[in-house]
Amino acid sequence: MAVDDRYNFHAAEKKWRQRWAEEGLYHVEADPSRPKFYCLEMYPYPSGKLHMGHVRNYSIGDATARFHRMRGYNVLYPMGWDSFGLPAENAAIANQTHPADWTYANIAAMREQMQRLGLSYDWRREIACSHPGYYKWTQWLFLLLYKRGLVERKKAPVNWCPRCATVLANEQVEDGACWRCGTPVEKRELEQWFFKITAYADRLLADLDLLEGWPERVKVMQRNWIGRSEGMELDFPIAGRDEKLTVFTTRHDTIYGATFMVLAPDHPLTLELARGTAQEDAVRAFVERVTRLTVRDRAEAVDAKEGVFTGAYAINPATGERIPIWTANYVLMDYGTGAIQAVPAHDERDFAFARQYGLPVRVVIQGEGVPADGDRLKEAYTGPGRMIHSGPYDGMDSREAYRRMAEDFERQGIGRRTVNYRLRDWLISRQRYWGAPIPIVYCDRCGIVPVPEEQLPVLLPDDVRFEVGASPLTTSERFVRTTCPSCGGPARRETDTMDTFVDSSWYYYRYTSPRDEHQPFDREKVFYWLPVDQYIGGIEHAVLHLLYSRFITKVLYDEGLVPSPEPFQRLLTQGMVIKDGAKMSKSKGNVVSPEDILEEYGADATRLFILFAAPPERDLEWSEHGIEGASRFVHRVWRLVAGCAGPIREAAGQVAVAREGALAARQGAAAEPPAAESPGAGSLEPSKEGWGPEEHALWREVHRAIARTTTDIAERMQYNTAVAALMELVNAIYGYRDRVEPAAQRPDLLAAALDRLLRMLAPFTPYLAEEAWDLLGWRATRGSVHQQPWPEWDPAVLEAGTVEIVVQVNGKVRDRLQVDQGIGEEQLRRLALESPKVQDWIQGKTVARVVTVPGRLVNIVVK
RNA sequence: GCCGGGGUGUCGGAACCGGCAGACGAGGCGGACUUAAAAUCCGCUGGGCGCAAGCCCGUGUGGGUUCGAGGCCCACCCCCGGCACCA
Repeated sequence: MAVDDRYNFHAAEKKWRQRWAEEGLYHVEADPSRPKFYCLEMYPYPSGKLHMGHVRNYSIGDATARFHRMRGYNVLYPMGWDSFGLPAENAAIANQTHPADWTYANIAAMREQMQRLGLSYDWRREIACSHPGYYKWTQWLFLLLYKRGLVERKKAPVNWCPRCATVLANEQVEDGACWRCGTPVEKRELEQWFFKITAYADRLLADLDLLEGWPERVKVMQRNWIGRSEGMELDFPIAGRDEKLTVFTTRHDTIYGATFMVLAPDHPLTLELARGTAQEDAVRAFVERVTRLTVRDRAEAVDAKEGVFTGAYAINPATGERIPIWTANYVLMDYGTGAIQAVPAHDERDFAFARQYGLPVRVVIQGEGVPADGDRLKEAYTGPGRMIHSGPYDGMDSREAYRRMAEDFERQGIGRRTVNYRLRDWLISRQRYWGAPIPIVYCDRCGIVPVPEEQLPVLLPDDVRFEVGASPLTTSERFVRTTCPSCGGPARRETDTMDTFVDSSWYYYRYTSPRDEHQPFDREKVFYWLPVDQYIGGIEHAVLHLLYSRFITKVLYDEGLVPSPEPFQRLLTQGMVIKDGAKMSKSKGNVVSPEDILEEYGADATRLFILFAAPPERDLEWSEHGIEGASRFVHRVWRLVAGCAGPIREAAGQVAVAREGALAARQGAAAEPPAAESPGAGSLEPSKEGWGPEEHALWREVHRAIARTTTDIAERMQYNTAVAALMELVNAIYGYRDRVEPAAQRPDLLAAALDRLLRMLAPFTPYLAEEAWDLLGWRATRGSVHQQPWPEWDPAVLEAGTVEIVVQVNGKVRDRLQVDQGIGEEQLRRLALESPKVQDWIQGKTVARVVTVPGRLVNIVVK
């Protein structure tokens, strides 16, 4: 067996990885004279090891970056680390080390794995959000928002994770549990720092329409999350008091049917209203019971609605009636005003509650089949209809009444039109150590004082104690005690750090000038590189990171610091890597380690399999057989190139010698530039002299593969079909070698075919492509395969020769014809009708119609 | 309940704008090479009927539009994901 027969991926990976680094092959600088392409993957948390999801993410990204580079774009393709966060702190507690030690060791290990994968990052631009050089600017960002009035310290019901011993943003609660550790969260009334993302709710919603390159489902999820709803705030005077109870409703047209009101148990007036009434004890007991529940238990308890009468009454401003005020578990404090008008006839929840507690039901909108008598109503009616029991609006269509009543109520001062959002302000303070300290100082004399920009960064101290449950920064006297930047007197530092999602909401700007010590990013560079052209990451950030980043970008845009109101032009949410139908996880024991796979099959086969096995957006089932297939293909390409290398090099030598001879004869024996084309100068063109059908057919296959691969990647990011096209090309070249006598094979044609093949393989299997390119002698003469232009296809080659035309009779295939591509429609129709097979089918029948589709088919309709 | 995505061979998946259903890969079967095995190279591989040429059926179900439907329209079933007493 020849030495060359198997591609030695271990040796090739080692060699090229080093050479590429030495040559700075992937270094990039802003260059306004060239079109840019910013390709970005969501930077990872440095957990210590890559998992298959990472490998998939970066294989897609690297192929995208490499493809665009070859297409002539100046490509920014950087990598960094989301290196703040709780796991490092937990590891510190467990191992009695510093979070930084654990974090930076993990980064080193993961960087090594990424480099092994052959990812073409410009490593000079690497960032980690836990470096003071980075978090200084995260603190700057906080101050910018502060300056713009977008930071607020307020007391509010917030989510508390008892396990992580910190508060969480709304977006970080999944199904009532902490997104990181799965512990059910509790509601607590705490004073915390918020970013006013709700001030941008409308723009975050409206600008979703600008994002044509985003998957529909991500936009829908954001729309749902923002949850805009138009309605009215209505004021209900409280009987016997000088106060009003304000509710939010989208159905002010049903106000005449409001027969009671409901307050959230944690509404500030709930206990207040009950005080001194016979209901006081019952209300107190109820409120205490409900508010003690975890968020999840409370949500579940709501399936059975429960409530108590507060003992107080309000006046329905439309009817003037006294209606009872209740409190119930189905009304939430953190939506609207925490109070509702209950209209049991026209709201399912109110209906269920009213029936359960025997409260009156009054129909005010009559749809088809809806009884006028509320007692006979079987279920709430939420549709439109004719107004009844509604004073001056009786008889009106409810949609008309909806408009009139809004105007009338505003004029009468009963209420006003308003818009409500589900979106809450972004709670950014965390009672944790391993994050960017919030740059705030508390002074007894001056109150809350932001740390001036010149004093940044507020550094994390080293003398803290890591204990389960405690907020570590409070244990560092040196950190807490400070002087007031405003009056110079003694003051205390804020001991909370920022949510790590603040770090990741702006990191893509930092890559453009990662070492800048004077500003978060260089304006000129940001205006050149941004927005990100292609962003790639998991769907789990559909709301979290992607919403926060859009918000922060809009703030920076308003400040004039960045060129666009949206950060990410196109978004690809890649599917999960699963095994045996389930997400890989330790508990299921179905984890496949990238390390082992890289060792056994190499980077090229791993990348190829992952790109080939499924379209990027869909989940990918890991398959042992599948990666073996990819590995087979890698070796198959290698054998093909190795088998052709001899004749190709020999023929090239003759050509070079001949060219040199001709030049020497013309110019004398002067020093010659190498016979090679300059790097990146283009393609090898075969001489078509004396070509037979085999040669023409192969050449057509080459161009067909280029056309398919190019559109699959550029227009659809369908890497699986692009790879399939390359496999077909390889099969075609093997077929040529198999069918044509070795002596008759055309080395220049084979060289031209391999030239295209290797360049197209370069984004997928970078090591193999470079090794094979080098074996053919082209690296010496033309430079790295990764610096070549992407191949072009010639439509003339594709259109030359014959095509197979399908002939149908009444839509069923009855014959196939080989015809010239340029054949006229009239002639094609004649050939089809003359076909003996077709004749058998149309004999004795009348041809009603003949449909011809050029290049594809003829359909003869007979009766 | 609402919203989004999907249902195609034994499996992963192709079929781009309504034009040959099943590309490519995996698995299976067969052949060549080999003392043999592996590796490699070549071929076959949706179902049914037929000696064969070939014919019929076939993209979750039922209907429709069309010369022609996996892709469009209507009704429904199932799977995955998101949101959910949001007033």
